[in-house]
Amino acid sequence: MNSQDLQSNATLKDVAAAAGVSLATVDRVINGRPGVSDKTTRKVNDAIERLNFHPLAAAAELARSRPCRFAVLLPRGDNRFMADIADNIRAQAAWFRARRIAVEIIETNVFDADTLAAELAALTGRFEGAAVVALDHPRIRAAIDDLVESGMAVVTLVSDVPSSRRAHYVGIDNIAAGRTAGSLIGRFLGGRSGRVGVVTGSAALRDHAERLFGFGQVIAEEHPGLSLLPPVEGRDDPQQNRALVARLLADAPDLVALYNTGEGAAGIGAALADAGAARRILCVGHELTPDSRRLLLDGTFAALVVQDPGHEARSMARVLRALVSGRPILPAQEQIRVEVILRDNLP
Amino acid sequence: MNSQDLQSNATLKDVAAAAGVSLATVDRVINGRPGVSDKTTRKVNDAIERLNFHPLAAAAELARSRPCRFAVLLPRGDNRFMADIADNIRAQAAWFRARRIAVEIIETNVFDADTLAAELAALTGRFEGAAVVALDHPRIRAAIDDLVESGMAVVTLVSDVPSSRRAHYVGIDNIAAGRTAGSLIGRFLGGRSGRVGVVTGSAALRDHAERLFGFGQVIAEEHPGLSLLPPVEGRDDPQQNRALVARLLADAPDLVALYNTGEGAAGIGAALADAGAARRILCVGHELTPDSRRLLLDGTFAALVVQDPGHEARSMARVLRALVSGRPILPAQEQIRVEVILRDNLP
DNA sequence: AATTTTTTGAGTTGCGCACATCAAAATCTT
DNA sequence: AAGATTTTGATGTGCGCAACTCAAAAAATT
Repeated sequence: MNSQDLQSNATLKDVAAAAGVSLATVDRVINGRPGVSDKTTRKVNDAIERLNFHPLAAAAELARSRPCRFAVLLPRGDNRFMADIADNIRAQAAWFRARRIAVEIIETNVFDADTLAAELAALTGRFEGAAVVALDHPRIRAAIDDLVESGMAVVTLVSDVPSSRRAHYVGIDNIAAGRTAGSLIGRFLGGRSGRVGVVTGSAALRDHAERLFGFGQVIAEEHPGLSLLPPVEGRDDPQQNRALVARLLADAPDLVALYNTGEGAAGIGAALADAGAARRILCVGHELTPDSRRLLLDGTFAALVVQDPGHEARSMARVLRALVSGRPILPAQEQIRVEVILRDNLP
Repeated sequence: MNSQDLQSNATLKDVAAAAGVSLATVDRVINGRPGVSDKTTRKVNDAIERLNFHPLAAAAELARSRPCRFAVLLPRGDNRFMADIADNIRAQAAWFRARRIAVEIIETNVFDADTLAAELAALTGRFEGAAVVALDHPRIRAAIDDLVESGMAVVTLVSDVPSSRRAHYVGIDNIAAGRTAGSLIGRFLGGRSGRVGVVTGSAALRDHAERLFGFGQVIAEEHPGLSLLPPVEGRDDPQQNRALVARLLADAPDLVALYNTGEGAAGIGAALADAGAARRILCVGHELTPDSRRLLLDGTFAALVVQDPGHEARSMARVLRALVSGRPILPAQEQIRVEVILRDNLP
């Protein structure tokens, strides 16, 4: 029937009184400060349990009030998804300000390891936490480890560097995302056979590479009638994608589907329209942008596999804050899901 | 390059000094208390703007500290999805306690309008807010309106009562969910034609009815080769579903797909297995439960259209709290998404 | 028994705001 | 000009905890 009416609302003072000790001693026990005998510690913990004491979040926060300066390193350029993340961060400005969190968005050339490593090194001392969209590269790994060593809370964003000592990864499982795209294409084709073209941003990006891997897995395992053409790299640029897809269409007459691991959907849509092949070639891509939304609505793309940039922006802030103030993270809340968007469940 | 380094950290006192007025006056302006001339109000607002002042959330919360007793009315019974919501609420117990939020979960017979209306009426005075999984029925609407009238913050959960004066609906767009299921079935069938069976919990539930509506829309509009059999009602009970599906399979030899608008997937799986028709008949259902997860993994179900009960539990709490303390709601964060789960992106 | 070390008490201060109250000043009425 | 009214100031209290200091008491050591 009920759930937790035992709403005690006991305060530290009550605990001190119940344990027969002073406030200072309770404080020592709770915050793990030294100089309390085992016996007294037990007495205090008993009282805490008995009174069902839990520190009031607002009061603790007010009293502690550590500085929270966070840096967010995003790729420079006209990547729409990254711009969405930045926008979502800015949209939370009020939330940040009310908690005295200062977020600085730093745009940089993420693709160049030296530049990124230097940018990371420059954060030391200026920030308590950092979120990085990072290349998976030994130099970057080292730079991240240095930051962690210096006491900074570091999380990776969107694309992970699993071998580093980053405290957390805010993003989706990209292998699962690739697999999902593969299953959608395979099942939407309903057993038809033919060739599948793959357009990717860059094989050097871990997230793209992982998607490709997952995609290939599913096609090979579950849809033997389909064969993958070698991936073409368009650097997420619509112009390049357009040219690449035009060539694909010309070279492979039995092309039945296209998978785009990254951005630049507009280029693909344009090439298909040019060839009069839109809606005949099944297309699946990633991320919701104005372009991909349009192409989903007009039927050029059958589905999009996406991650929620708003959720990622919020999750990043929550995780960094928890790390800085030494509080627990709720894993369920911070898991970013691989979402499938059809025309019908477009948010 | 940057974003908001203008981290002012100005306090109320600073604003008072800058505006050349007293703390009391600033307080009157900020909290909309009466008795301040237009001229002074302007001076204060100017100072606030100039100093980029924003009240510190923790301090405001600590000082305000209103009681927050919330009731959550869930259907009694062995509905797994509702149990998930309850579990997610309990899992947040620590979060609630730290904010002095007392949540009482009340299980009741949601299907009986009189019982539910009485239960709702009984909340008056005992709670500051309530979340209700409600039947869309005139008596319920009236009961909700009475609660709102009495000053309680009321939100609907999972199934909406749009005509009522509830402040917010925490749940998905069920028409979109039904459409999504329809599109998945239509596209996965890849142009094949035949009959589609529909198993529903109860036509009296608004969420089920809306899903059915959306589903029918898409099939009729976009997949003319498919025709819907009349929906059968199994009350979300696996046993009943098993019997109903067994009969469907016997009666309609050209059955190509099954859509389950509610729970009881296990019964459908069992009937299909009995008939040796699993994986031959395309199945799509809703909500992720241990049963549906198993059936998704073994291929009996091709996809699930779900809503995240954890997100809903958290959203409910955030929304009610914001309503009670008169703070703004972030719509983007509170929108519950219609998610598609395949075997590959199972969380 | 004298000394050192460990443990505990008592208290203060500050965090930034909400919400009072009462009196003083300014403005408006008649 | 006297009174009524509106506007502002001054001041305080409380919210619950963190993080200190300094001294006193208890326990362990020599």
